Amino acid sequence: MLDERKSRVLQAIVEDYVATAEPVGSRTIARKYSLGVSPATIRNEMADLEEMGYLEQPHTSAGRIPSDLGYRYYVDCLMETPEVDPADAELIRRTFERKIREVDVLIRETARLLSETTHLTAVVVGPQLSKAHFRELRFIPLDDRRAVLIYITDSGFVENHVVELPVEITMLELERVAEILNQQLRGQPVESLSRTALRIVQDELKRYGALLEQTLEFLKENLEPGEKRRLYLGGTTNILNQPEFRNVDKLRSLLSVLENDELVAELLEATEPDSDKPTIQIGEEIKIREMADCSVVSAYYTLGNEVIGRVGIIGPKRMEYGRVVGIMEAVTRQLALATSRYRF
Amino acid sequence: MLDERKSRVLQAIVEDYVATAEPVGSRTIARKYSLGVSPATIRNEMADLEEMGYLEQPHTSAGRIPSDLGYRYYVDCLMETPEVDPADAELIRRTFERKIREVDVLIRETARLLSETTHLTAVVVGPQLSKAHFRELRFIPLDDRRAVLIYITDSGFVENHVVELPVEITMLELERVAEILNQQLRGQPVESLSRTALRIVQDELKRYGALLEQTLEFLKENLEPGEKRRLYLGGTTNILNQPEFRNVDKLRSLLSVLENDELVAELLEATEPDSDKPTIQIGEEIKIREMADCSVVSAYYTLGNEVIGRVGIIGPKRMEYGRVVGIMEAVTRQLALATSRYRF
DNA sequence: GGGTGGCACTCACGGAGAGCCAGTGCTAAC
DNA sequence: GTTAGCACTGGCTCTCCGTGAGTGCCACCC
Repeated sequence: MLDERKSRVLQAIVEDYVATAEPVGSRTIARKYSLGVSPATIRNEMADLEEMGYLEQPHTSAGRIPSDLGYRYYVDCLMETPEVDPADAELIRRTFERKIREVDVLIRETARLLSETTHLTAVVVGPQLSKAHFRELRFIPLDDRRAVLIYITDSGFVENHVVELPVEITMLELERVAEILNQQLRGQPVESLSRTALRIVQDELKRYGALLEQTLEFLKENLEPGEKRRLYLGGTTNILNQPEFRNVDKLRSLLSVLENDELVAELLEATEPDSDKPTIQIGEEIKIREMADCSVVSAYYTLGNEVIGRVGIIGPKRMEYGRVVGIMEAVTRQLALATSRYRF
Repeated sequence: MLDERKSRVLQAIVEDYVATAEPVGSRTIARKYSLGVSPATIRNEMADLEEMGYLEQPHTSAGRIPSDLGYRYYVDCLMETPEVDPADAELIRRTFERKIREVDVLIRETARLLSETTHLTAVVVGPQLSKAHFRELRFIPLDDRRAVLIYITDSGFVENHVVELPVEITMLELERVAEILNQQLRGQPVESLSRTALRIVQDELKRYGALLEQTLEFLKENLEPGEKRRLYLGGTTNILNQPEFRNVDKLRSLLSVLENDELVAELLEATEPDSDKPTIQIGEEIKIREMADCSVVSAYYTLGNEVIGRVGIIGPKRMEYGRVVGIMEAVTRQLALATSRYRF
C-alpha cells in the first residue's frame, strides 16, 4: 500500500503519460498537478516509486513512465471510472434501440460501437451456441440425396447445414428421425449433448446410419467447446493512431496476432468468472509476447444467469482505463438486454 | 507499339523493380539481362521510354521505375504467366478436394489460400444470393408470436430470419402462406423477384399483412442489389511486408479503405464482364486515392454461365503480375467447380 | 528530518557538414 | 547507331556538435 503522496504522484504520472505518451518529469507534475510540493520532493518520491517497481525510466536523463506494476496499482486502487460521455451514451442507446434481429449483425454493430467510442480495437465473441438449450431440428429435403438440416436453440440461434442422405430414406423416415432426436434432446443444455448422450440416441437409430452420423457430426462440430466462434473485430486500424505502434515491425507482429481468431478469443477467456466488473490484463500479464505493450479490458455478457459471450477492448497499455471500463459496462448491460430479446 | 529493344528494356526494368523494389539503372540491366548492348545505349532507350511516359525517375540521379503506363504496357503486351509453382498447385488442389459444405467456410478458405500463395491480400466476394434461383421457403414456428423464416435457393444457400407473426395466425395458415409464396416464386431468378413481382403476391395475400410484409422485407433486404455481401479478406498483414508501406501513414489510409467492405467490393466490380482472364487495375486507374500505389487483380467465378462471385488480390503496383494471374486462374477454376457441388 | 533550491551531469534529438556512390546526360569518337 | 569517357547530381549515411529536458546529489533551511 502506498502512502497518500506516493499515490498522488503515481496517479499523476499514469494520467499524464496516458494523455501525452511522453515520459513525465518531476517539473511537469509539480506544475500541472497541484500536489503542493516542489519538483525536488517529487523527484525523491519518484526515485522511491522506481525502486519499488512502479515506475521505469527509458533512459537516465528522461522522465518516468509507469511499469506494468504501476498500471496495475493504478487500475486496482487509484482509477476512477467517470460517467460515460453523453455523446457516447447517446450513441450506445441509439445503437441498441434499433431492433436488430440477426445475431451476426448485432455482434458486428457492437464491435463497431465499442471501437468508435473508445477509439481502440474491439472484439466481440458472439453468443455461444453451446451455452444455449436445444429446441428443435428439422430436415428440409432438397432432392433424393440431400436435405437441409436446421437446428434451433431456445435462445434464438438458427443454424443450417446441408447433409447427404442415405439413398433409400423416405420423406417420412426423415421426419421420424427428426422427431426422435427432438424428443430425446429437447430442452437439454446444448453443452451437455455430449458424445455419450448422443450415442444413446444413435443406438436407437442405427438404421439411419449415415444420415444420423452427419447430423451428429454437425451437432458436434457446432457444440463442442471448440465450436466455430462468432468473433468480430472492430476498429483494427485504430491501433495505427497509437504512437507506440509507429514502428512497422511491432505493428506487424501485433496485427498478425489479431488475425488469429483462436488467440484473440483466448485473450477474452481470461475474464474473471464471477466478477461483474470488467477484467483488465496489462502488458506482460498477457501471455502473448507480441502483446507485451498492450492491455486488454474484457467482460462478459449474460442471458439470464448464463454467460453467453464476451467483449474486449485491445489497446496500448497507455489507455484511458477508467473511460474504457465505463463504456464497456454500459455496452455489456445493453447487449445482455438486446440478446434477451432473441429468446423464446 | 514499342520496338523490340525498347520492349526488352521496359520488361527488364519492370521485372527488376518488381524483384528488388529499387529504382533500376542502366548498368544493372546491361549486366543482369543480356540485351547485348552497353549501358550507354540502354540509357538512351530509357530516356526515350521516359519521354514516352513509360518510366519515371524518382530524382535526377536515380534509376528509373515503371510508371502506371509502363506497368499497363507490361501486363498487356510483355507479361508471361508462368506455370503455377508445383507447391502452390498442390496446396490449391488439396484445399478444394476437402469437401467444404458451408459456403462461408469455402469463401474464407479461398481467401486464405489466395493470400498464402500470393503473399498478398486477398478478397473474396461470396456467391451472391441475387444470382441464384428461388427454390423454397418455410416457416418453423417458435411460439405463438414468432417463427423462423427459412429461405433456400437452388444453388444451395440457406438463409434464416426470425419474423414476428400477427397474433391470430394459425399453424395451418402459416403453411398456406408459405405454399402460396412457393408456388408463385419457385424457379424464379432471385434477381427478378423485384418489388413489383412480390406485390402481386402481396395483393393475393392481403389478409396475412404483417407477416407477409416482414417476409417480403427480408427477401428484399437479401436480394436487392445492395444485398448483404459475403465478403472476406485474407492476409491483410501481408501488406506490411511490402517496403512501399513502411510508412505508417500510408499504411493507415490503405487499411482504412480495406476495413470498408463497400469500397472493397466495388473494387472488384471493375472486373471486365466478358473476359475470362483476370482484370488488372493499376495505380491511379483505381479511383480510390488511398490506393494509388496499389494494383488490384480481380476475376469472377461462375456457376453454369452465371457470374456468382468475385475474387481479388490487392498488392503494391510492384507485384508479380504473371504469377498472381496464374494463381488466380487456377483458384477460380477450382472455386467454380466447388460451388457447383452446392447446387441441387 | 523532511522539504527545497542550486548545480553539475547525462542522454536523446535535430541540424549541419563531409564523403560516398549509383546513376544520369552529354559529348566525342568509332 | 553504338559506345566510352567524364563531369555532375542528389540522396544516403556517418559524424559531430549544440540544445534542452530531466535527473541525482548536496547543502541549506525551517
